[in-house]
Amino acid sequence: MASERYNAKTVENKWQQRWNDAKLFEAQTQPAEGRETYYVLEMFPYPSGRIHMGHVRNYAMGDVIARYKRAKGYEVLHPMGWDAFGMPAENAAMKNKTHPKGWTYDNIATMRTQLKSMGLSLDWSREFATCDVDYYAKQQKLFLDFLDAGLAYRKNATVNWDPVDMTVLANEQVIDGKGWRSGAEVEQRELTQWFFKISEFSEDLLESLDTLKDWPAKVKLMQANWIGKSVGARVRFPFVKGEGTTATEIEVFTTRPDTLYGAGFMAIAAEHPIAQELAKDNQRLITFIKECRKLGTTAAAIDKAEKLGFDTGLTVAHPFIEGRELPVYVANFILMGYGTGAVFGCAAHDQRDLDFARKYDLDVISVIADSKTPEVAMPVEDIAYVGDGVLTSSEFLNGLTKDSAIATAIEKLNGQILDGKPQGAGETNYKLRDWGVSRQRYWGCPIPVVHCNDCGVIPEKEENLPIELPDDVTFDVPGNPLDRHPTWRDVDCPSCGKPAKRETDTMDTFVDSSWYFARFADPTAETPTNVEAASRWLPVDQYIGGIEHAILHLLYSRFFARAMQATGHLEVKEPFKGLFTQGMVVHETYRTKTGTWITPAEIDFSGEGENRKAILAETGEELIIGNIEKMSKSKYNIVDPDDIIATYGADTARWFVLSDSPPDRDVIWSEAGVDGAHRFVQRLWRLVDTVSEKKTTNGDDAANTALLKIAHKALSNVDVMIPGLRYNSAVAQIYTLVNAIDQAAKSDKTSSDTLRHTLSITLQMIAPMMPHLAEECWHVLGHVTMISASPWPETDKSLLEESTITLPVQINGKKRGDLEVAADLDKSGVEEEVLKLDFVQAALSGKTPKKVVVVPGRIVNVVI
RNA sequence: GCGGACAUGGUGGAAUUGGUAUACACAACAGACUUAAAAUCUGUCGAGCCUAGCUCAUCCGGGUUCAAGUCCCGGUGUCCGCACCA
Repeated sequence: MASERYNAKTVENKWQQRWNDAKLFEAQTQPAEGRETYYVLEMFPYPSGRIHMGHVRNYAMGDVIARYKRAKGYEVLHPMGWDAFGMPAENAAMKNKTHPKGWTYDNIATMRTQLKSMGLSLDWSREFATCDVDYYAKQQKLFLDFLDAGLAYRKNATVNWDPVDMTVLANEQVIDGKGWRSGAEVEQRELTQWFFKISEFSEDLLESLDTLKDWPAKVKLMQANWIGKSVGARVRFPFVKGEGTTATEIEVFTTRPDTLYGAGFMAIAAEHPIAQELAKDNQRLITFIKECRKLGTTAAAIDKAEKLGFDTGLTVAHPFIEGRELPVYVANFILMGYGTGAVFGCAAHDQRDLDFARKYDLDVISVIADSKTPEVAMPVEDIAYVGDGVLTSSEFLNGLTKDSAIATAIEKLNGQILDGKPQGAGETNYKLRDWGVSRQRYWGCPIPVVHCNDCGVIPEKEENLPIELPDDVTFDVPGNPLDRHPTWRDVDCPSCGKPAKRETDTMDTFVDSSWYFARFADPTAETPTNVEAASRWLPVDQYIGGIEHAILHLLYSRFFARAMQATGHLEVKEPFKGLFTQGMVVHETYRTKTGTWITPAEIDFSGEGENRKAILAETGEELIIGNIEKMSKSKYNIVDPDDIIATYGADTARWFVLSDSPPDRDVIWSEAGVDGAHRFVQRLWRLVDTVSEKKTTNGDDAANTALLKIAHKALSNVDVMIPGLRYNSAVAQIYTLVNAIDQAAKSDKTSSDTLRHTLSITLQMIAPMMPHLAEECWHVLGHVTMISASPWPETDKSLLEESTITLPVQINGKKRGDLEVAADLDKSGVEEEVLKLDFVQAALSGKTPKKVVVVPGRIVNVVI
């Protein structure tokens, strides 16, 4: 006899122990011949201190796939590790006088215990942290190989300097001109930095997106926009009036060389070298350039801002029109960072150019005509014409469509020689810029090179790896402690042996997370990867994580796979075959009228809809129910997974986050929802108890078959929904089945064997989501094996087939009744039967129907 | 401003991809059990009406179709991304 209530705590501990003892979830390094492998990975966590509900959801989702695929007979790799380098450890070190290393490993210990309490089917034997010397030693080897292959290089660059964190930020880490972590105003500084040549793969990174069939379209679009390919031409415009500059010409990049005859002016960025040169002795221009800098950098902000220009008084010559001069402006809407930082303005066919031209009274020359009236240019007043058509008023381009005009214009420019070089050429540009990886931080992977006064930058010898971080550092002053650590910093040159200095920059933490998935294939390999093992497991079949990594992490990992392929460390170039971006865990927020945030635990609720009220239990004060937001400490809307697991058990927490919303949408955490999930746990437990106590009965065939049909229908549906990560729908199927078994168990019509059998199938479907409960119930039903080691049940297809089916019958598209017919009855047979129905006869009242639409197995529609 | 996604009961959502709209769950309400509560069980639960049934209803307005939550056109709202990308 099972105990009255299900005790999650004891049961969960027991089965976690048994799974661990049986090494059930350790992937075999050498999978059995012919056995298919499946690699499921959730984005590994940063060890910030404690796990939160977002982690619970993320890892529960991955665990369902892992357990399901294991039951399906796959050799499954489901590892866990720690993205352990990064600034929070140093911030904590400065604040609490702890050491980043101690802080990080303490957090890992805490979070490991928390994750283990969730009962995840992880292969803990492969665990590592990116701050483990062994891991970053291998990363240093990769760096040296990239350096050797020309994929890592140094260049002077203006960098985004975060004055609070005292570090350089990637362009991607600057948000609205502020550091993404510190929020401090970012400054521009000139430094020599290490870069990875991600631009080497721009085209491939873009093109290969098409091969990623199991990625969300949204993520692929975001990456494509980020890479930002544009095809066009580079065109040189020689100065006619060029006083005050040493330059002889302005080079522009354009995607529309076809509209060159519509050119009305030139515009250059405020940071353009020519603008800078002219500003040297022009106070008004200096002021204008300062004004440009003040403008926000976001698209939306600049769009609201007025387009401003500064007439330099200089002019350039039009490449095709003899004697035509174009005035040169410095303009606030031109970006130095893209193309050449200069454009030719074609006001008639670009809205921004038109706005600018109207403001400064510049020429607006329309050169595109409707193909039906090729002589008449489209009139342009306040709206630029950007549609299709044929060129007009453009001499040799007249009558050509856009694409052929572009090609013809480029050909002509190519043939016009200016100072010994063609005046223009076709060019493809990408927005994607190389990845700056240098960070002036301590808690990161040291870059393994040495600076020698005589030899320059010398890669560290491989036999000297790892370059270990020194432990004896302090954080009492801002800046990089490695810079003021003489015994670590001062070394002999690996080349000439003379005194030299170690590189004190460390690598961006995105480097650490760009190849960990490959290391998991064999985390003890002497080389960065065991290529054979990596080839067996990679690409990751299902990768799961937040949408916030849609660009940076995923693009960097895709670059790394290519770079590692080029240096012989990997055989695949796409690291993640399937990608799933899960939603967040959100919660309502509550505030008093004075604005104090209140935790949900202190609140009584009443009413519903618009009348719903939140009352502060202690004082009776009515609270303001705020927005539903991502759980955060500052909003007091956090629910700690430890508390939930202590109160309800891990299974209840897992079941709730999996069942309440589609996995890619946000799930709203609610007490009532968790209670509901927990009630189901108890209900299932009682049902298993009831069924296990049943005396042997035979029931009757019809009832037995009816329940079996429901069970196998549910099974066949769940079998589609789990691999599709449609967990909320799978849960609904399970509820329907449990309801049916519950009803059947209340009478003696269904045999005890059928009840046990269908309940066993139910448990197997539940096992990926609530593994402990399923395991315990499985045991109570008398099974001797572990459910976690049992194969997935086969759907009995014969039970899905029906001899008779019920077809809904519509009259003029509205359902008016049902028709029961043999499943294999043909269309004309169905039509004949339908017309015999009373309500159809009544509706027809003697007339013949205009049409009878029969969709076999689906529906009948009688049109009168 | 540009690009993208979404909109279904009091709530989360389902709908076999054009074929019975609202599955499943939460909340609510009523009843049973109980001295009482909790737990559990049984029912009701889109709106309206002339209630064996009918009408309306998937953000709003049109359209295609025998049939539209689903497709097309035009709006509205919410959310996400953005680097004025020449």
